[in-house]
Amino acid sequence: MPLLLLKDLPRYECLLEAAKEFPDLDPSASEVFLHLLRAGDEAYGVSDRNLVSHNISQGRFCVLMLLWRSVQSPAAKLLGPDCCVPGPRTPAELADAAGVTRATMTGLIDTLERDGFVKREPDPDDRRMMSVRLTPKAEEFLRKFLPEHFQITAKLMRTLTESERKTLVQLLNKISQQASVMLGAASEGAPAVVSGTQAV
Amino acid sequence: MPLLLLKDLPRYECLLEAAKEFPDLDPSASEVFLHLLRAGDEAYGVSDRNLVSHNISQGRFCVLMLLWRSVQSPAAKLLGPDCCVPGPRTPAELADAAGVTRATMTGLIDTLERDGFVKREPDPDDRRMMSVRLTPKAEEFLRKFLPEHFQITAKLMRTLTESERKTLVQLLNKISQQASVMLGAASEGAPAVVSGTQAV
DNA sequence: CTTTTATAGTTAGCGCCCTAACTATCAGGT
DNA sequence: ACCTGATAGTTAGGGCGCTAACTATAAAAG
Repeated sequence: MPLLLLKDLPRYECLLEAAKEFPDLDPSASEVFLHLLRAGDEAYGVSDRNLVSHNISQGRFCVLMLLWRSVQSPAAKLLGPDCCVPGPRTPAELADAAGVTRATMTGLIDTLERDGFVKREPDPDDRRMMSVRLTPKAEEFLRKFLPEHFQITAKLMRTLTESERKTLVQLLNKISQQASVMLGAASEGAPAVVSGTQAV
Repeated sequence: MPLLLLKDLPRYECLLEAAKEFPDLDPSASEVFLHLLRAGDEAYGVSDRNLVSHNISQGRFCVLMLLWRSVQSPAAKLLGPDCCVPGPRTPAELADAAGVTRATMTGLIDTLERDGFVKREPDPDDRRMMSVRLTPKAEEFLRKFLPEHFQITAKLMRTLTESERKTLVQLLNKISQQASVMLGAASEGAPAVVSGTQAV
C-alpha cells in the first residue's frame, strides 16, 4: 500500500458544497479521481499482501517477471508478447522496462541477489555492462507463486461481468491516455499509448 | 509515482496465451487489474508532479487537508462533511484518518513542522498528547494551491462524459468493496464500505 | 497506594522510490 | 595516441511507507 490516501472519501454532496467555494473544483472529476486512487491502492494492497507473505515486494516481483522472459523455457515464452524478442537482461534494460531509474534498479537487484533470486554476471564484450539472470530458486518461486497471484487477481475482479470489465478497461484507458498527454509523453514518434510489449 | 509497474502492459492476446500455461489466469481479470494499477499510478503521478513542484508530497498534502478541517474558517467548514464534527488534531487521529501508522505520521509532522506548515503544541489536559495546528503559511499555501489541484483533476477527467464518470465510479466501487472483503475488513460492526466522512 | 494495563508519541532500522554525483568503459574526431 | 562525450553501473543521501521496541503518562485493578 504505497499511497497515503484518506481512509474515508468525501461524499459527493460534500464535493458539491466545496465547489461553491472553489469554482475550479469539478465534483464528478474529483470523485472519479479519488475513487480511482483508492481502488488502485486497494487492488495493489491485495496483491502486495500476498507478495509480502512470500517475502517479496512488488518491485522485486516485477523484476523477476521481466527476467523470466529471458529464461529458455516454454512457459516464459508464452508470457512474452513479441515472443521472439529477447527479454531485458541488463540493469539498464530492466530499469527502462519497469519504468524506474537505474539507481533504483541497482537497489532491487542488490536485494534480489542477496536473497538468491538473481545473479549478476559481467558482459564479456562490454566491460561496462552486467547481465542479470534468474536463479533456479527464482524460477521455482515463480512457478509456485504465479497461480496464487492469478487466483487473487481473478477473485478481486469476480464481481465484475465480462462486459463491465471491458467497459472499465476502456474508461481507464481514456484516463491513462489523458494522463500521458498531461505528463508530456512527447517521447518517440510512437503512438505511445496502450502499445503493450511486456509480460505480466 | 509510488508504484513499480511495467511501462508497457501485456496485450490481451498475450494474456490469452499465458492462460493456456496457467489455468488460474483469468485474462480479463488480469487485464483490468493491470490497467487499474496503471491508471491509478498515472493519475497519482499527474497530481504528484504538481505537488512536488510546490515542494510538498502527497502524504504531506493529505495531512494539511485533514488539519484544514480544524481551522475556523468558512472555507474549511465547507470541505468537511459532517461539518460540525471537529477535524483530527492529534497525531493519532491524523494517522487514523489518513490510514497510516503513527510512526509514519510522526515523520510527516516532523517534516511539515520543519518546513513551517504545522506546529506541535502539548495538550494541557493529557500530557501524553500533542495537538497539531496549521500555520498561516500552510493556510495560504492551500488557498493558492487547491485551485490548481482541482484544475488538474478536472483536466485529467476531461475526456470522460458525466455518464462515463458515474459508471466508472460504480465499477471502481465494486472493486474497492471486493478488495475490502479480501483484505478482511472485519473491523467494527459498521457497514465499512464507501461511507465517506472526510475532506478532499 | 501500588501494580498492572492501556495509550500517545517517538525512535531505530529496513525497503524502495528519487536525484545528483561519481567511476569505468567505450566510441569518435583530431 | 589523445581528448571529448556518451553510456553502464554504482554510491550517497533524502523522503516516506512499514514494524518493533521504547518512554512517558493515564487509568484501572488489586
